[in-house]
Amino acid sequence: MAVTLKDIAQAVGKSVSTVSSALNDYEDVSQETKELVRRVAREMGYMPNIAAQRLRRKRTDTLGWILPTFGPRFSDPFFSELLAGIGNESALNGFDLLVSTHAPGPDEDEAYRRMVSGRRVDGLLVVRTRSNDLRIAFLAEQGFPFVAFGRTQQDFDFPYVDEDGVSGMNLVIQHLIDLGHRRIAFIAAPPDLMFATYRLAGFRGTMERNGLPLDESLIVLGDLTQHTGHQAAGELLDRPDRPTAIAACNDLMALGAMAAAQERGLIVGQDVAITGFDDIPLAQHSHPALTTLHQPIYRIGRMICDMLIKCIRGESLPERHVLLQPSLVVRRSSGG
Amino acid sequence: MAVTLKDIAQAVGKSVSTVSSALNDYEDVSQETKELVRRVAREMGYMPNIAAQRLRRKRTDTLGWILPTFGPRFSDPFFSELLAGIGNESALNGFDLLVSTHAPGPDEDEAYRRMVSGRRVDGLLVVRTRSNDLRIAFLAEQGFPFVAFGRTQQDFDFPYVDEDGVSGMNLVIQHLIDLGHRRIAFIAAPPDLMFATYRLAGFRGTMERNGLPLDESLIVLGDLTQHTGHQAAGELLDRPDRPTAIAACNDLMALGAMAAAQERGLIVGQDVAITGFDDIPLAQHSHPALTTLHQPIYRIGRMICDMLIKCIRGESLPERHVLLQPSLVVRRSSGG
DNA sequence: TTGAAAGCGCTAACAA
DNA sequence: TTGTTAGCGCTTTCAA
Repeated sequence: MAVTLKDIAQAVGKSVSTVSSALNDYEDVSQETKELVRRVAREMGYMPNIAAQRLRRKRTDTLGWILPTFGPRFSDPFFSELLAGIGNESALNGFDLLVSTHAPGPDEDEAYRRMVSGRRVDGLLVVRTRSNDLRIAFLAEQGFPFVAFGRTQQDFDFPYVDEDGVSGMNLVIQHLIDLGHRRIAFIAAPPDLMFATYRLAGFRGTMERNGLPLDESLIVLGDLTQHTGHQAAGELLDRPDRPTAIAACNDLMALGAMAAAQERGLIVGQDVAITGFDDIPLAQHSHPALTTLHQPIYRIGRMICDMLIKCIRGESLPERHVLLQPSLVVRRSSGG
Repeated sequence: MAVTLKDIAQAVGKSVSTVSSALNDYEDVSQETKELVRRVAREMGYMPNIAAQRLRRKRTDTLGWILPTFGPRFSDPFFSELLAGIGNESALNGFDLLVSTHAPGPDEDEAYRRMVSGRRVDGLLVVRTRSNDLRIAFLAEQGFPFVAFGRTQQDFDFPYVDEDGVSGMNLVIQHLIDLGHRRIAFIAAPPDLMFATYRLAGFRGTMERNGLPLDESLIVLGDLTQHTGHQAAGELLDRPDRPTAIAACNDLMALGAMAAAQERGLIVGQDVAITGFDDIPLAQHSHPALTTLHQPIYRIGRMICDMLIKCIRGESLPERHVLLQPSLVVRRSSGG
């Protein structure tokens, strides 16, 4: 059916290995032969059988990414933007991208094992790191190439890119304090997620540094969706001693919180300040536009992908640990 | 390094072919041997080398999906939900999912050619169909298995799932008319996209059936992002003879349109009605909540994936063409 | 019920 | 500069 090296060899009257060498642009083939082979290959519509290449070369030229999905209505603009970055960068380097979806949980490592032991991919991308991350422990133990978006609290070394959630949250909380807010609520995220921990720490630290009392009941837990942001803000705003500002751990929850405030007749940015984190495209086009911390999501996707490819190729990384500083984007929702 | 069939064969004192047959649960191996082989395989941590399997079996057990991404800030909640459906369904059937990103355009078919000719995948998923869709023409011509989300205007047959955009848009426009609206604007999407054409046709048809004049200047083109929804609605609302209702071709643009109205001090659902299409999770948590047409996005992902796997396996499809009826979800943004 | 042998399409060491 | 040979790990006749 499909054209193979053998067919080309026959057509040009050379051996299979010569054809292979010519196509791989090896030194020890005459320029003439190379050109002839390449021309004929193109004419015949040759495409290498990648299964055969993989078997022989013992590499797949494929990257793996296991997306942590939470239930069927998983719909996070953050991830689609990250995917765009990862997809483009891997394509640029001739790598395929194998994506698999899996809810976080105990049988999650099954998915990782499958990727690693089946030699389906040459390396893995890990996102949403957790303080004690079994996926990372597994990969490190196996000596399998991977790059993480996020740090952990395990005490071994691995390559990662992360944003500085502490200083990011510091910027936005300080911004609120400078605007005169004293009672600031925080919509937190599951504490096993590292970035949630950092952002919460940033909140606590900034409050403390400014000598502001920390009312623990003003820290409410969400799950990163607009739904829980909506709920959490509703509860906060229905209290008699309601906060004057609400900082959410991410944009999606902040957007939900804005809706909750508006349903109660409050003017966001005036009666109550609301802030997010991530700067997804929607943040700019909500009403009022959302004050948040900008993360170069697309660029992060490209970075972790690029680092992983370098690891796989055995090249050394210029920076094994990258910590990005999020920048504060002040819009109307904070009243600033 | 890794455990192979040969290692197991050695360990149990049988031949490689017997071990292979045992592991594949063939008839002609004794029960004893099967159990022995399986136990030892598990103990040794055997995982088949899929490159070798693929080379031999001449199939990849992999599905491909080329995501149409538009620029770096590609961030569409619709796609992440679709991905969740596709990912889960393919995993359930033992298929891997190869994802690649590519902007729509002339060199897009390169990406399709790569997937097909390199035999990287057994079948492809095509989304965002266009009226004259070269990707579909190519795949059909190659006789390569694929399932589309959306129809085309080409006159050959292929399996697809689609939503009935005409009747969907009909529902929501009729809803607006029933509320008393006469000057209804429409934020359209690029007309080469089939779904955009259907939705626009639904708008035109409903207006006409109700004997309402169609002011062509009230039809503005967007690109499906909240950004252009924002812009388009801004222009519409700044006109002296501004519309009393704006129907957007999708939710993201509707969300942008709502922000534009609110920036102008208008109360959405009262001073101006705004509607969307898709019912992404954000639609429910915007303020006011968005009147829109519900599509079972996750389920659509599972359906097209399931259909594709059936095609690959040579099973016949119970329904080769599925047309889903979107349901109207009336929320506050339409004032209904 | 089992095993020997062939070969999927490719690469790479080595010989010519 | 080119060709011969071997073999990656697996499946699948076919013969024993």
